[in-house]
Amino acid sequence: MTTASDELLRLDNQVCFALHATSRAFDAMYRPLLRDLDLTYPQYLAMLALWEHGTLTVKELGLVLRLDSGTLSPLLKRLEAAGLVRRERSARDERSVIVTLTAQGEALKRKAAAVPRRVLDATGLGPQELVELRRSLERLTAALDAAGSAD
Amino acid sequence: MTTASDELLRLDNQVCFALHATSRAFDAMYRPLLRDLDLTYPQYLAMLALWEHGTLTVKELGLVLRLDSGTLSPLLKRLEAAGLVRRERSARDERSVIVTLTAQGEALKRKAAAVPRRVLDATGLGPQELVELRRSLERLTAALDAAGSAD
DNA sequence: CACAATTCAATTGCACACAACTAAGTTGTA
DNA sequence: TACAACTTAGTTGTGTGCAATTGAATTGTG
Repeated sequence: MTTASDELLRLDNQVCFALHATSRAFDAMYRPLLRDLDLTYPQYLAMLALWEHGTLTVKELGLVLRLDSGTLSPLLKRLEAAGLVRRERSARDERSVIVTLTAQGEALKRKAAAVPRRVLDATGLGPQELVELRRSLERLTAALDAAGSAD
Repeated sequence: MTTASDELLRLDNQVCFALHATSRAFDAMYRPLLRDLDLTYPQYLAMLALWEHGTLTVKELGLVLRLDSGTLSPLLKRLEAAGLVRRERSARDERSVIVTLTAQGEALKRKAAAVPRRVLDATGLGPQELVELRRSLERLTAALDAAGSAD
């Protein structure tokens, strides 16, 4: 027989799996659009953060993107090699590395402006649905963070 | 000034980013729970599929998990090395590889039964919210797939 | 001032995830 | 039957993502 508990467990697995699958489907949607910009999706997220905030340290970028230096260091080196950002030690605190957009990196913003519209269309969702989805995801992330830090 | 279009674009980026972040937060929630089972999260998903469906070819498993052989082949080799599954060529169609649970893999199901409950608690969401979230994600994935295949 | 604790970035090792390709087997068709 | 087209797994190369560690710089405390 099927108990209510079984149903919850099945549901949990379905949600986990759906989240995993959707995240990858989103990546896949972006990939061809970002090929024109020669950016991967995580690189695009880093550029978005820099376009919005101007200049950030690696630490700050890690807080915004929720990524650690193990992920960011090589990613930023690739962006630097592509001529989009500069990395330099802070004079005020030699531990920190400041990431700045180059003129080329700044210029890429114009080319990238066309991307979100096309992705938005691809989702097939209206503004209200998107707002709700975002809220669900943020609430979920916050709950998971809280449960994780409570260990 | 801020146009309605700007708002949509910002929202798009927020949704993408939230999805990315939530997916990783979910992984992080699972990681310590799965350490007891010596499974990574994708390996756990593969085991879930096998526990549910019994025996699957690599192809079928790829359809269920939405993963290709480039991801599955090494993953399944690790599960085989851990003694959880057997891989053997199909006699009926030598192209196919059939993945079967070993007794040890079947036995792990009992130990894994405790995992979803704890994750479910960590999400802090009720059954109804979970159902809604899952529906949103599935609709989103379907829309992204449709847009992708229409290229 | 001295020195332990902390902070920050980078590196190493491991495991996905996907693109592009290869190799082997099967199917369809002239 | 021959042989082209297709299917299925596997391999290689690149790029995340995270754990654990390292090394350098800063901060806090006696």
